[in-house]
Amino acid sequence: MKYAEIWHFFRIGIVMKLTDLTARQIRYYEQHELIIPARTGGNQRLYSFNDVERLLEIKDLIEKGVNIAGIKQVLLPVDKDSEDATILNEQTEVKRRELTDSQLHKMLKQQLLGGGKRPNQVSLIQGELSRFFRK
DNA sequence: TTTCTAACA
DNA sequence: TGTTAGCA
Repeated sequence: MKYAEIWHFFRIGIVMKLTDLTARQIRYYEQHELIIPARTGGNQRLYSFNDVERLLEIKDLIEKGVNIAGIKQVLLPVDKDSEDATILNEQTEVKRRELTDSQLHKMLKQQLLGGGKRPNQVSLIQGELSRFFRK
């Protein structure tokens, strides 16, 4: 992430609803370095939108019968030094915005409706995200 | 209340 | 992968 940007993060509970994956699966993929979520000081995982999108790609590949080794060859390796993999400290805290269920819901609703000001990363997610509004 | 790690009737 | 125990 850059300078004064505000970054949104999700706890594993929200990511489970977003992806329809179990916590076990989400952590398992992390063990195999398919994703590397950030961590809070309390060791809790914090997932970015990018992580969620990657999980949806992983899920899609798993459903197609691809194993972990295969997925590693398809998806671009993650940099362990990227911001997402950085353990957030007190200083980066100001830029972190952990979303609650309702906040996320409102935010996604805006994106799915008005087209939004940032038509970037939600491409793959959009179809899958409709699920979030049924639950 | 939720998430985390480790381990398996 | 599911599920549970015992912590933080």
